[in-house]
Amino acid sequence: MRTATSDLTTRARIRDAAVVLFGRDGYAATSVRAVASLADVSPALVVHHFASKEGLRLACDDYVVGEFLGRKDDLSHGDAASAIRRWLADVDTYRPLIDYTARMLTSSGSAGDELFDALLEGTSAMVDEQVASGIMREPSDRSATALYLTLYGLVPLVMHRQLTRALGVEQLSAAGLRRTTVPILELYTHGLYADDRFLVAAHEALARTSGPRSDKGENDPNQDPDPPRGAGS
Amino acid sequence: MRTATSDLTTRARIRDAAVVLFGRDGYAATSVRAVASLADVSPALVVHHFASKEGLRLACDDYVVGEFLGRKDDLSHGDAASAIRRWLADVDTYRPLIDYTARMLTSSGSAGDELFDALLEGTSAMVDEQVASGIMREPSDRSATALYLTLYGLVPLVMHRQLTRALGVEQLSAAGLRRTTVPILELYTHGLYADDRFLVAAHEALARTSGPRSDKGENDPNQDPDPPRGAGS
DNA sequence: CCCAGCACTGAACAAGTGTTTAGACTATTG
DNA sequence: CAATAGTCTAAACACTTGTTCAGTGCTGGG
Repeated sequence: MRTATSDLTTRARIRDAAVVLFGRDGYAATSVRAVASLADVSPALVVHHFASKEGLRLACDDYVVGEFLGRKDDLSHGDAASAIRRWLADVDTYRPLIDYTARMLTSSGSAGDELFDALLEGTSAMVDEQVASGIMREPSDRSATALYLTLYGLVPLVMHRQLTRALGVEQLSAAGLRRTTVPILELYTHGLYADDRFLVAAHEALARTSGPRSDKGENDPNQDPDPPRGAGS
Repeated sequence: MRTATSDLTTRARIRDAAVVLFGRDGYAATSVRAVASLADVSPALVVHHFASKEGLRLACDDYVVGEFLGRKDDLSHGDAASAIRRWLADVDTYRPLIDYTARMLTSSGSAGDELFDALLEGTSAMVDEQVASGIMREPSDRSATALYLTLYGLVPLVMHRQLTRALGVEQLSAAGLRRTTVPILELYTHGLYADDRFLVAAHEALARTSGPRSDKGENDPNQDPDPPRGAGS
């Protein structure tokens, strides 16, 4: 079952196998025996190297976060951009890392939290920078804006399945990028709406009261299955 | 361990317990025994009612999708909006459904796919409608735009943990909504960027070649840990 | 009354779980 | 060479898993 990566330390091979299976099937659904067999190794050796299944998970977390944030020595997290570029450059190779990261970000656990915080910090810095240089308009709430930019940026990782299903092709393929780049940039450049009405209505509704008294539908830009606009209640 | 919902069918009580645990801990990490004990019932009764653990999962899927899309009889999926509003109205009550739905959407499985397709269809209809009525500008690619709107709309469900962690409060609380509504509407109203440069660059890059030859950074609006802009390779 | 049908349970099953133990093999070091 | 250390395995451990089975109690219909 071993892949082309047999020139690695046994320990690394086990870790890589675990990343693949944890990422693909989830932690709970993956047995130590399955990891061992994928790494061409006995189950006992897995625990010999990682003490326990949980230890293996921690090692995987550290490894994946390290890969994502650019291997520590590069102290600035700014390099995460290059990691993502590397990853998206050939999805097939990095899919295990992508899947694993997506799982980290959506499930509870300190590793996912740390990763997200690092990404958020990076996005915040970028917002500050782009606002300062005049590329970006000054948002009314920089940190909230940075937060949503980070979240939206992670959508292709976290909702990868639905995205490629709806697109019909891998979003990260040439065809997928050609299809998605412009629409997203349009949103980020001009917005969606033709006028200010929703924004004005929201401002008014929020000014009128400090409570959650705003579900008259005025600041709800659509009657649609999207929770995001957050106008309910 | 039973909650206030003891006036339900035993079968329904078991299903509800399963939704709670599957949603909170995941399917694989939840044992039939745990479900049984939360429902105050013997493990054997669970399989008596649902044939198997997998059968229980299917029943939960059907139930949650039904709740989300508004209980079938209401054939139009348009009612999903009201379901979400109901859910977000008091998070504490509906958190199990929220968590379960988030898991459905991010993991593989036909139920999540069907749900997503229904939501996407609803969003598409809304886009058409709003464009027709002049509320929304005509996007260059309606279906891609609808797709991303749907995905972004689901972020509060799927990335609930990181969102509320970064916000410091429940996003769905009064304080959370006050914090997030305006920034999001700003994005959807004016966009983020002060000018067209990125959009123009992307158009040029895509026109210049049909291949993925565009990672010069020109159409990459930021140097930041966000994969979405999809400029890599 | 009786009995068929139903909801329900305790106990057990085989299979799979994470983990331990004892030991084999190899290489390095004195 | 002998000893030590490290990598690795087969076998077993105690336990949990999903599921089955035999049987109990109850309820409604003849």
